Amino acid sequence: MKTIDFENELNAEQFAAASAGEGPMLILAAAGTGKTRTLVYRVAYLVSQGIDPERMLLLTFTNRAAKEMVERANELVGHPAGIPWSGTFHHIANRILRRHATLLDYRNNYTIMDRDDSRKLMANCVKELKLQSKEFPKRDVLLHVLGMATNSEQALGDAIADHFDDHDVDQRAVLAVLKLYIAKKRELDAMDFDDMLVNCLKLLREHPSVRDRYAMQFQYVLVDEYQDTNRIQAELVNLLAGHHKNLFVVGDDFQSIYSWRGADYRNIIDFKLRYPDARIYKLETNYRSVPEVLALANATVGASGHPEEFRKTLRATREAYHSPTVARLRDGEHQARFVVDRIQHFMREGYRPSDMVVLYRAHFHAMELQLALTRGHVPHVITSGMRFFEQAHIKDMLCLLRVLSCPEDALAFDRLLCLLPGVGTMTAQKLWKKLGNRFDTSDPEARSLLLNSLRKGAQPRWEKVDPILAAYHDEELSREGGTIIQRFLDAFYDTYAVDSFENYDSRIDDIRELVLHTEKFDSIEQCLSDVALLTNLDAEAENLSPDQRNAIRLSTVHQAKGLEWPVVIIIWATEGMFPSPRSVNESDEGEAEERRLFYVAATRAKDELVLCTPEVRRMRDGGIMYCQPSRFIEELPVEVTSSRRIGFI
DNA sequence: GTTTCGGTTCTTTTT
DNA sequence: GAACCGAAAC
Repeated sequence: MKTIDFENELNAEQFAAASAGEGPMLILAAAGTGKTRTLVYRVAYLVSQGIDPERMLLLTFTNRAAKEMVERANELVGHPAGIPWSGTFHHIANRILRRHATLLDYRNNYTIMDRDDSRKLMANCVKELKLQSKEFPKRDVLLHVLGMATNSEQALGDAIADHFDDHDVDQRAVLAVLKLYIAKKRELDAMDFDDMLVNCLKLLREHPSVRDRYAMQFQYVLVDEYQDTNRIQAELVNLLAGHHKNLFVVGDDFQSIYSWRGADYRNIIDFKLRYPDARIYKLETNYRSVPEVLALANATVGASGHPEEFRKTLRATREAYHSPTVARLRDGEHQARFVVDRIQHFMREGYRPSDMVVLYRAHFHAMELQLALTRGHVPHVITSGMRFFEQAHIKDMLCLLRVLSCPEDALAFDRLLCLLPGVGTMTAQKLWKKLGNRFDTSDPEARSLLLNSLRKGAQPRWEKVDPILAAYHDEELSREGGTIIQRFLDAFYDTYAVDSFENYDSRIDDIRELVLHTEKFDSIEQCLSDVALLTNLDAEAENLSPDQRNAIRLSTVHQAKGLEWPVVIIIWATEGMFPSPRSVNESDEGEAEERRLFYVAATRAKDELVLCTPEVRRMRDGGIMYCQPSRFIEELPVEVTSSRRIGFI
């Protein structure tokens, strides 16, 4: 093992935190102050102290962050130790639950519902109670309310009352729907994302022997991005670190941007209350950005009325450069041309395409720009709104694997059957009942019953699929997810895809990609469980092709969290776009969060920061709408930016 | 009673 | 693009 000169390789603030002894610790790390570095060195420090990596728990926001952290720590330590217990909250919760789910009356191979599954199920509930009407809240709203209740441990009725306030909504009907949804989920033996956390917490609370086992095991618990944890997650952390109490949490309350998902930056503020002996370390020395970018960031914090004691003032270490630019543009079209022009300008100055990013509040803000970049032959990658594993064709493949590995998976059965012509949800549900609420693909009788029950038009198509089901059991393909998918594609899906998708080619490419991905796993179960928790970012980061690696990145601000680029261009920094009107309408808290989002966006920049504010929005009905620059620009002191009105290019 | 298809409307942020 | 709704087609 390498010896590391911790004191020399870190600054004083970072060193103090990384080498601290035992007990609860809160690291308040402002943007670009080496937060990840500190965490990595902390891990390395613990390893150098002889702590067994098996006895550490490293919770991060994304799988990518966990991976990066472990890789960097390994490099530092000089041998591949790995931290076996590292990953997202959902990952860890899932891992614990898979072992003990029966204690909560779930099967150990419970199914994980993704967003799509949840939405379908919710729609069913509304239908079943005959509540569909224009007036009744949409299923996304219903899911949101349920999510808020779950994540903040609020009673359903209260959450409903909070959300609908004095609006004219039948709250009792809403309650009935949500209860039905919960019951159905239970019946399906399925957990959605929130359930995994809630149930893990429940498990630890109600089963002391399980809790003690993990609390004893995890001698050191480290949490990244603590400001984005919700109540459930914070409580999970408390229990898991409950025995040794060596809890090391890192976060920046001013970068809390997930309150709509129940995240509560007060977890940071209240940390000291929960752990009165907690030590607090502040990291304020910024290594990332030029002082002018930091001046803007500090001004944004200054305009916010954020609690004084948690305020961090970013101290610059880099030399003076020049101010961020505010570009006043005519409209979206003009903005797109301007961005292309700026990109070319920066490339002439020596920046590579991968040094640059375009950030925006919502995915659809980037549409015009995508066109312009394509027309101008500027290489670019988009961290798309649609995740790889949520796309229809990928889910179609996965549902076959689900049906094979779990006879009780009604949702997967439904999806698979609906691929057949003339079969819809209704038919699928009837067949499911007829089969006895389970479809055991290893049972030849069940298979032939299904085949014979199908209507004429669907039978010949299913005859192509049936042999694959048989082969799965006969040829013992339970490890060969890729082979199954390949056969399914050849025998059935290829024809289906040609008829259904205009972008047939790229979808087939995706499926090939999926086949490759499945080969990394030992079993289909493991693969499915893993895939359900992966995000597009995690999948994409691994599979970037060389030309994608050398491309401009387009991303939402949320997805850019934790990353940095020499050149950052923010588009649609106008009222009505950023801040998002929906958030601002809701409450003051909404505006505060949008401001934090703006801060996150700005602090991604190392050298160049360009803020674009078009003056006109072209609406889809052909009308035009005048927009003011974003309030987050207007509230800045004049000297912080250099403003320019751009004419036609 | 179901399914499918075509027209219409609206896009927040994610594990 | 995709989700929703209504009406035609099975």
